[in-house]
Amino acid sequence: MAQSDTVDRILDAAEELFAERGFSETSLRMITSKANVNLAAVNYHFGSKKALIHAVFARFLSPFSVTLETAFDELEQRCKGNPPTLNETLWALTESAIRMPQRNEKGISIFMRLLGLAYTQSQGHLRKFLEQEYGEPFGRFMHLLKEATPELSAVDRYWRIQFMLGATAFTMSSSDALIDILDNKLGVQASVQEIAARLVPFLAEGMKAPDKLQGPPSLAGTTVA
Amino acid sequence: MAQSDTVDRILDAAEELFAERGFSETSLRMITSKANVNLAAVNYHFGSKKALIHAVFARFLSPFSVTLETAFDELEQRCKGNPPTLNETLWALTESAIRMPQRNEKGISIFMRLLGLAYTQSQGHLRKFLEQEYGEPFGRFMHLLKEATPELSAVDRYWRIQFMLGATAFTMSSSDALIDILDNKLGVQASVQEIAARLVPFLAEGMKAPDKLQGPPSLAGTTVA
DNA sequence: TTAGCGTTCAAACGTATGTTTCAAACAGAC
DNA sequence: GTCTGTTTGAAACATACGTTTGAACGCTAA
Repeated sequence: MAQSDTVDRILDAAEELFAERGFSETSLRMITSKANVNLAAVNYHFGSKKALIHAVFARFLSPFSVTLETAFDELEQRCKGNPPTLNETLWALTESAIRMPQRNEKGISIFMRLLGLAYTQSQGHLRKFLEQEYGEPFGRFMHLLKEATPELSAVDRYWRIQFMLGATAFTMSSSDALIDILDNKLGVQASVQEIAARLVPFLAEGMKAPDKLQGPPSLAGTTVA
Repeated sequence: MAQSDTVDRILDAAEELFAERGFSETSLRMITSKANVNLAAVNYHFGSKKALIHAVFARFLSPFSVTLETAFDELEQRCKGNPPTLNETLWALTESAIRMPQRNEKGISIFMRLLGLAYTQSQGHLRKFLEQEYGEPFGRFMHLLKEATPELSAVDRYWRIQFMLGATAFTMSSSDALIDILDNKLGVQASVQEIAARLVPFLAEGMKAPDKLQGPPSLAGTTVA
């Protein structure tokens, strides 16, 4: 009881602080005082700050990757033979993320924000850790995307996947702030689930855009090589 | 000669280091030793590290906002009366960014990467600074977008603009790395200009996606409220 | 009871940070 | 050539960081 309580309190506090301030901007002292825990506890239980960051990610990424693999299994099984469509693939991922058992109501947005930070904050050790631990489900998602968009050239698909990742990581990582702004400006309440529901069609349409480069419309709408 | 040389060397070094490492992760000592300048010079010329960050942004954002206003002026003038189309609006922004006079060949990607960092790293002072100094051209862009997509509800437009910003900021901020990866994987050379040419149609199509929320395809492709 | 073990605690460690100091070097005007 | 305001230089400042230490604590088994 004593142990796991301290460990979890540290993880909870770290997760929240990392999500709202970033890694370098969050000190161990902030974490331990928020968790009502002694400073030395972090190094005792985790070894170092880097290892704590890894533990924070592992705590939600490990169950998520299991959920995701299952979702992909079901998806491939459901449409025996033919590869899943783009919409189905995107939704498999989205649902896995949304339906994850959450520790609290902010769970999903913290989850997303941390993923976004992992991309943008260039913490080399984190990138290595994530690739090593969770490279497989990611590679599988990429493969599904490839089969779902056979009409795209490899180069086009490559860039459009980056665009999708960007739109998702960026929006989700600021989801809380964006939801607040929307409420202030238009008086509309939104949820992470709703953002996802709006994001998927946006991505799918962008993905299926005509496969050619466009020049600026000032050149009479011609297409350029 | 002496003054402006030191100031510019500091700005050059800071710009590059900020872009590749982030703000908190870049110390004044890294900057001054890269710039071959005394440590005290930063506080002497700029006053503080925060002010240096602002100066780095101002140096490329000020000319850019002028270029952008001009581009919007020309655009509105060209199509008297009718509001510019979505493609035209996006291209006006894109061309302004691409055609900016660059200090060196890495200029455009540093520019983009810094903009991305400004969004993701939650440096409160930076956000305030940018809103205060450059809120006007941004607001004008938003207004053009609104007129170019009258069929969208305000809520839909809001979210899709975030998606566009995300795809752009995210991709462009890692453009160098992504170009390298593409070269390694597929042996294809790319440029920032080409990324932009691929990004615009992706964004435009996503923006024009059917204006309704979609449920997961597991629910037989029905649409949900 | 006592010995052992995992855990917590206050305090200190060494290092790196942003910032300040003040003397020396420099420039241009008279 | 000398003076004046500006810019650089080496050093130190105070503070915050991640990490380590060693003593105290609470529990379980002998």
